[in-house]
Amino acid sequence: MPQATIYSVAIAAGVSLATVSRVLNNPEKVKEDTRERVLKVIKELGYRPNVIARGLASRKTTTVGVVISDITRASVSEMLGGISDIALNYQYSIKIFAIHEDMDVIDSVQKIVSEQVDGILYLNDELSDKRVLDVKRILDQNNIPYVFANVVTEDEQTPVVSIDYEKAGYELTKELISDNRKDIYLLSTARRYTVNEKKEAGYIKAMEEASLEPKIFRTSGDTTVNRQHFSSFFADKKVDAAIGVRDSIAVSFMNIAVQNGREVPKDIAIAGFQNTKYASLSRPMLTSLDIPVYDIGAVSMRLLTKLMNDQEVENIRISLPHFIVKRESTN
Amino acid sequence: MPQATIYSVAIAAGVSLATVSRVLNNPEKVKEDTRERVLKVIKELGYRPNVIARGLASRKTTTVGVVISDITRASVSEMLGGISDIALNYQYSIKIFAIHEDMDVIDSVQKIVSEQVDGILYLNDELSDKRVLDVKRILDQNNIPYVFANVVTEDEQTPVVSIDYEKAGYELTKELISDNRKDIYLLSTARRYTVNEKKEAGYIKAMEEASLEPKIFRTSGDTTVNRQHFSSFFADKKVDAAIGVRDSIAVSFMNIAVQNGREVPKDIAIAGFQNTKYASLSRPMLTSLDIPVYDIGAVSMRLLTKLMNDQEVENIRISLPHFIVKRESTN
DNA sequence: TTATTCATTGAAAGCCTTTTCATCATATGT
DNA sequence: ACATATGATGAAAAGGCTTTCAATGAATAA
Repeated sequence: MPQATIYSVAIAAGVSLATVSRVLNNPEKVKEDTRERVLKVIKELGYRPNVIARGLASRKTTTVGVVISDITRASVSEMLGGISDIALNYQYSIKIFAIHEDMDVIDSVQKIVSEQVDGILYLNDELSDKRVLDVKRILDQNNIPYVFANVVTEDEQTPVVSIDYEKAGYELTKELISDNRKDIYLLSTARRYTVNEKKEAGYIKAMEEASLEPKIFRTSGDTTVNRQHFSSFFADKKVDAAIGVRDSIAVSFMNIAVQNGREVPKDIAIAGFQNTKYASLSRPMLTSLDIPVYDIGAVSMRLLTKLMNDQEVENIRISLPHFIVKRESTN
Repeated sequence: MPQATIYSVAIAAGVSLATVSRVLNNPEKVKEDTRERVLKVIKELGYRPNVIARGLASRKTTTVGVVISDITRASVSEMLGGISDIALNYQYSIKIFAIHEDMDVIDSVQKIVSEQVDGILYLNDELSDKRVLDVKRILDQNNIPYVFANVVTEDEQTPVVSIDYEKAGYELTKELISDNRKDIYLLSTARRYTVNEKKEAGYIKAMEEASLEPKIFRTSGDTTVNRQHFSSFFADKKVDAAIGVRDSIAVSFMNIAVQNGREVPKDIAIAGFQNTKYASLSRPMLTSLDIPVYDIGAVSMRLLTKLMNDQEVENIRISLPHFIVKRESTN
């Protein structure tokens, strides 16, 4: 038995297809008893409108595209959780577009546009400001709403949901300074990300304000290769505090510090960013700057729904609050 | 300027739309010079076929639906990574369907069917055997190919990609037994998952074979609430080894053991499942049974592409190899 | 030379909806 | 009672593509 179509429903209910369509999309426009009759038939036949045909006819797919670089990163999947919950609320489906570094940005965006999504959520903290504007231009041309999530960009016209990473870096550094730490290192990544650059800027600002020398130590983002890197660190450097731009970096640093005979937090205070599960599974447990990743996802999806439905939006640049979760690795 | 359609391309190239369509889908069927002419126009106009219209006409959407319970779990996002890489290779798009516990299984599957995906990947290790058969039945009725990934089911007719969790549990337990441990606990979840039940079965089998008493300690899956739970554990129980059904459980147990004055692995040997990043970020680093989560995703997606294209498949029940990664938490 | 095959192309139907417009019956106002 | 507004419905076009079938001309075979 083939799937029931709107046509077979119409025949079975003795009405035209227009009426069936109205029952589904504008129920108030059809008389109560016919509406009930149609609904009954729909149920009996197990009819479900074909979303593809609907998409073609209405030019709305109730689908949003989510553009992601590395889906396996914890922050990304957490954000997806927020996105997916809100999407469910507003009846949107989500289509994932994983883009790789070697792909042409313009080309990949064009491809997504041709998939006829109603809106696009761009999650990619590795995007340079120039790239953001490229993407923006294409989407504007095609008149398709979008929101950048967890992306840093100066442009005032770009809808973006993020946190103030510079302020976060500043506050976390101040926290350690107020504990009278002097040789505070920032453990950052060799690869330059826009968000990490903001964290660095905040760190540098706090250090300079306190007349301390900023010291940034760059490692691979891959914690498994950091071991030798960090081990040599303790041989020749004076250090009484460290901030990892990610929890995983902070935790691996902490483990090696302890193995090199340092006591945490007595000899070295350590803090991380993101407040992931790593932070509470470390020993001692890690102080970390909480970034509301789930909320970033949820809020950006909500903002996107407004943009897609031409609703009034007071503010297209949303900065979510962050806070420091103090645990055992600092005083 | 509106998006170019196949129609505008046809006019500009002085051919019929059928020819343009052929250039895109069956290039060998059109003469070389017209093909080139059409391709040139396509490029000039920046034409991209509308996938919705194509989907309606061809009844193929080149989209697969991925059904997920909790997207934020590390194993799920890792699997998605594998899925997405293979999907990219074979030019499929991915649509995510997050289903919540309180949703009706039948109803949610019906909904996905109406979205006209070409195939479905079901990732949900919390599915009971009965549910699996429910899902299977509906999809068979609608003649839509599917693969279950990381799901335990006995049914011989169900395409499934997973690992042999019972054997894995057995081997990991044997490993500790061979180190002459006697009081080996299995730290499992209060909620019964099919995959955890398999791990438990393997553990019990190994223990009984060695004439040791199996002891299963159930906790919440949420590691933050396990602290008191585990603390009381050390007050009254004799224990020289423990296996966590997840790395996170093993690591949190280990931290508390150390804080209770036990030395790892001297007093207690500890091992986990999954070999996540938690395992290498703990101190000492955790021995863990590696589950090739990325591969499970990739292989199941590959299997699905074969099923969708009616290709010959030798084996629809694939069991991927696992192995023990020995680290510092065991001898 | 004539008949037959083959390669190339175009016309048009079909995929399943939404949506505009027209139609008809009924209700409202005067 | 008549003109007009209103509500409920249906007919048909539109959305952009694929695919079948037919038509054309050229190439091959007899």
